[in-house]
Amino acid sequence: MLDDAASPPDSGQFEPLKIKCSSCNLRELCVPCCELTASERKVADLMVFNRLRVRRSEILYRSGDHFSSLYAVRSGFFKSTAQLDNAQDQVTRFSMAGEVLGLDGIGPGQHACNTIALEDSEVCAIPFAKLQEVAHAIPSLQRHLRRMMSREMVREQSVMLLLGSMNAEERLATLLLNLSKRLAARGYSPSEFSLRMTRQEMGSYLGLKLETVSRIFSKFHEEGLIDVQRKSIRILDSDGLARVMSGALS
Amino acid sequence: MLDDAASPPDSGQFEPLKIKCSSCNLRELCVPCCELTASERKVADLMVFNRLRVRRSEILYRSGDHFSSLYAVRSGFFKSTAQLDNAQDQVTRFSMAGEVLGLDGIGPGQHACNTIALEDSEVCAIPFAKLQEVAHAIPSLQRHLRRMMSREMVREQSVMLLLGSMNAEERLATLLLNLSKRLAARGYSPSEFSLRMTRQEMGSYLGLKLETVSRIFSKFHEEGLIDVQRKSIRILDSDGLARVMSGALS
DNA sequence: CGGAACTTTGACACATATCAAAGTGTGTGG
DNA sequence: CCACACACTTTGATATGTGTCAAAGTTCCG
Repeated sequence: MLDDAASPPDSGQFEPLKIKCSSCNLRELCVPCCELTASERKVADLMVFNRLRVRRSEILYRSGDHFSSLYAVRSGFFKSTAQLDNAQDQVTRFSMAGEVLGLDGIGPGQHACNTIALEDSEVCAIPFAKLQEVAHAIPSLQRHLRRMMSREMVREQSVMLLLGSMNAEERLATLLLNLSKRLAARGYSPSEFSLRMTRQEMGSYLGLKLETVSRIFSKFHEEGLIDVQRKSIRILDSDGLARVMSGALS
Repeated sequence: MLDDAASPPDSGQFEPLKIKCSSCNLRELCVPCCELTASERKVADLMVFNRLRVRRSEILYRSGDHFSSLYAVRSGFFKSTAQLDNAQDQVTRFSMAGEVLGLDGIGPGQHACNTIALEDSEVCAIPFAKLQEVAHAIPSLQRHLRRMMSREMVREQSVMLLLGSMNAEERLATLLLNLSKRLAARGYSPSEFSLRMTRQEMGSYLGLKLETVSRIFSKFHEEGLIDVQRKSIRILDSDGLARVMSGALS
């Protein structure tokens, strides 16, 4: 149901809709079609989404911008950054296809972070007013929206734990395994992928300096846990990384 | 409107209802009465809350417990802790009167952290199923619920910034000023209050060891920023603390 | 009154930051 | 297509902030 306007309008028919849904990569936002009644589907199809291209290093939205839409990442890779008062930016998340951006703007009515494409990307802008309206008619969508927000709170909590109680190696191992897992869930190789962000951006996210990140990449390499060459990485021993992550004193 | 069941039922009358609202300390949860229509008020009064006493060091809920209610703190002080896999607990927040607990359980259907009273406290349990039902009839309540969740996401983000980019002094100054501000908003003195948590718990929240917290208290004391004696603290120079917080190289 | 929990302070260790320099890609304009 | 500049990465030497370990002091509570 939450495919974008570019798809042909198939409202009311079950089969085509099902296909739309299963071919849609917006798994974070999508309420499984089987949960919707026919009439709900009709309402859902009233939503119109704008597909946007965002080129590498372009800004999707800035902190303070008026909030009007959520953004579902269709393809590409983003970083979000926030700043506390006069301090410099800190990366607060990396987002990939199928994830939803902008939830933190719902309350304040303006975005609470900057979001920037790290590679050429495509998003669907989901007008929030319309979404809200439709959600009112579809309880399962309402529930889903809440669930997404709640999941985001839990995600942020786990970053707090990472920053508050892990050492540098544990942090980097956690990030690598997290990326790996998310890529795998999207059908990509969990063991071989390209890092879209710089060492500096990883460091910012992990609360480390770029040199430290670099050194630990080298260390993991020496220990045979990964193959790494600049942006391209290959996980050789994910169990080993998992042990590092959970503080195994190797 | 979101006062608890102990208050006399005044549904339908404007004046008494207004008083209930203004005398209610649950500012986080409360939708200002003026925003509600008469019929909405009637629906809202269908909600029944259970007031609970929670004694010092008692657990309000545990991570993994089935989620069925939000909890509005009526009085007292709580800490929430979470753990990542096999690591030990980390404090993820402190909560005081007027704040709402349990939002992170909405998605997963079970609580994502432990919440423990740090002093004898009182909460209202708000059955979430009922709240959801009522919210469906009252758009402004729906909006309010979302706003609370979004605000919580922003709060967690600011903790991420604290943990990711501040040094120990900046962190402690931030915590003290934050507590001060929240107390002030509740009508208490912003400059003189009692710390309900131990050095260890502050350290856990701030990503520091208890000895470090203690040393920085001593340092702030020497510098004339605060008076501190164990749990009782007095802020002497909040501007000075604010300068420390924002990284002024004193 | 005694013991436990908490706090403070000191000495020292260590992880990570900082500073510096060289190396490696990458994109752009001539 | 080459050359140049720039952004990014790696590695080393050193500095420093915070952790660790230890011990004594204080308060609280049974």
